[in-house]
Amino acid sequence: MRASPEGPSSQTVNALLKLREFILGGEIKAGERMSELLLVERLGVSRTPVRAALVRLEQEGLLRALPSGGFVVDAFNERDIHAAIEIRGTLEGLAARLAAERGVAQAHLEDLKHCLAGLDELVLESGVTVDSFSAYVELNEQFHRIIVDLADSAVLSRQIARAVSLPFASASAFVMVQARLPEAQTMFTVAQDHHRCIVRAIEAREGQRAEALMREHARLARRNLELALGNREMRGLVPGSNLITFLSHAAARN
Amino acid sequence: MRASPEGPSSQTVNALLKLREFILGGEIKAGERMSELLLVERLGVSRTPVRAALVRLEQEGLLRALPSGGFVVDAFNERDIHAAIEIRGTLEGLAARLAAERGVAQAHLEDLKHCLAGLDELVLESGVTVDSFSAYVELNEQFHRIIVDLADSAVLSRQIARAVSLPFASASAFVMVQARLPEAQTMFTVAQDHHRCIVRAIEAREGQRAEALMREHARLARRNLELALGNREMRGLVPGSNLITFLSHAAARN
DNA sequence: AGCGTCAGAATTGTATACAGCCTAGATACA
DNA sequence: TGTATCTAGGCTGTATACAATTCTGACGCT
Repeated sequence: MRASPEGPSSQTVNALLKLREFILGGEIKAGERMSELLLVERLGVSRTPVRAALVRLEQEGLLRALPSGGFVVDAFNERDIHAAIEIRGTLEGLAARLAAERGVAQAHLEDLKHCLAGLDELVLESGVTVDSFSAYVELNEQFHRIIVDLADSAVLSRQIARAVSLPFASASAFVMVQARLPEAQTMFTVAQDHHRCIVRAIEAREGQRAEALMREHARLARRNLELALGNREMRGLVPGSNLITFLSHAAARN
Repeated sequence: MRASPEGPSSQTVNALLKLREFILGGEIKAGERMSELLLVERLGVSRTPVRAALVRLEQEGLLRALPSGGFVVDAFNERDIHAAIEIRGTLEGLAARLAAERGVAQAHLEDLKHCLAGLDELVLESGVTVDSFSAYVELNEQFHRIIVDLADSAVLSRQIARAVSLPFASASAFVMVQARLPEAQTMFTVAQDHHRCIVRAIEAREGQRAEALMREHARLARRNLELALGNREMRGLVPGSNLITFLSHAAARN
């Protein structure tokens, strides 16, 4: 009873994907309790895979376990997003530093430069348009993935994977916002210069510099967030915005 | 059928504790597969709580999920320990910086200073003896816990909790080793000076300094590790040493 | 001798029944 | 009218039976 003709192979994965979609799509709101029996009805699978998926979503940080049992959808505020961004920048910075200090094989460096060239073409030549948007996201995530891989540490990879599992913490979380800002071209240009300098720093084994650049690079996300908070429409472009209680912008300091 | 008169309230927690003990105690070796039915026999609970415990242990990093299903006990090497220590230092450093930059309430600062005074008494006056050993570990962990709390971020707290869930990554992982080194008194003195300076930096809102100190503080663990690798006996004092494949010391460079 | 294929066994994934706990609602009392 | 207690319903924790897959080993073929 495991495999279906098409679609996810296991019921647990099936439930996990659907539940994540429900939560991120706003069908299940923040603070709401995840009743297992209700989810069984909505998902069409039994309680066992539902429970497995709930545990996984808790570890992702989307759910919070109640002391009395069961789970509720977790809520986040602006400070949580700041923290998540800083955590990502800090850990990716650590990865970049370790890669630089340890030195990386030429072949791996070529992969990174190839990725960089692809981004160059998009950002500098054609510009990031609506069409090339998903291509940018793809390349950007690939770039960050390679950096993490270059650190060559399973322990660190796992930690970073967990850090970016929050929807608004990933490297491309605010790209959608960034593209619609008046400063879009500037932001993309600066981000790409970060990329370029990070590669150079790693190649030159300048660990401290690679780390600092990676941190500053992550803070672009924070700037995008703050620029987005002005427009009410732009908030909807932030991944997982359903889970976020936006404070009034003036009051949200630090 | 939930609560027993004494002992852990749930079978899942029960299984979790016992399994962790088995793995860390070496009753189940690294690389070994965790057969659910076997564990059912050894633990005296049914498969459901066993499975729940296995998933949790995977998230802790002690187990690794096989693509074909099931789990094996994960193995670590010296580089993994280095990475885990750097991750802890980096994240605790972030916590210290955030606390410093944001500023902390006087009451919370008092808790920290109280903890510091307790450590002072142990380290400077009486010295860390076998008797006062567990008291030191207790206070040391309390100190680190307070720093994390001062950052006042649930997202960061969770991330750090995950980072220190690996047995050899916690703040007190190498204290047992440290106490038996010839340089013991020096190490404890330096560590305590780190503590003191970190408190001052946070109080003075010197974020950068607090962060750098916290990182350097974590690196004491690495020095302890390297000092311990000489003696074969001392290796046994490293928590989770069963999971670690010690390379020959000369070959183990970064 | 080596490799591919096929059956059996072991193991995990899934569904479901049962038992105990938490909570909300109602009722009785002050 | 407010509060405390009790009761019923729903919910989660646990156990277990069943289904499907993966792995192991042997057999047969080339």
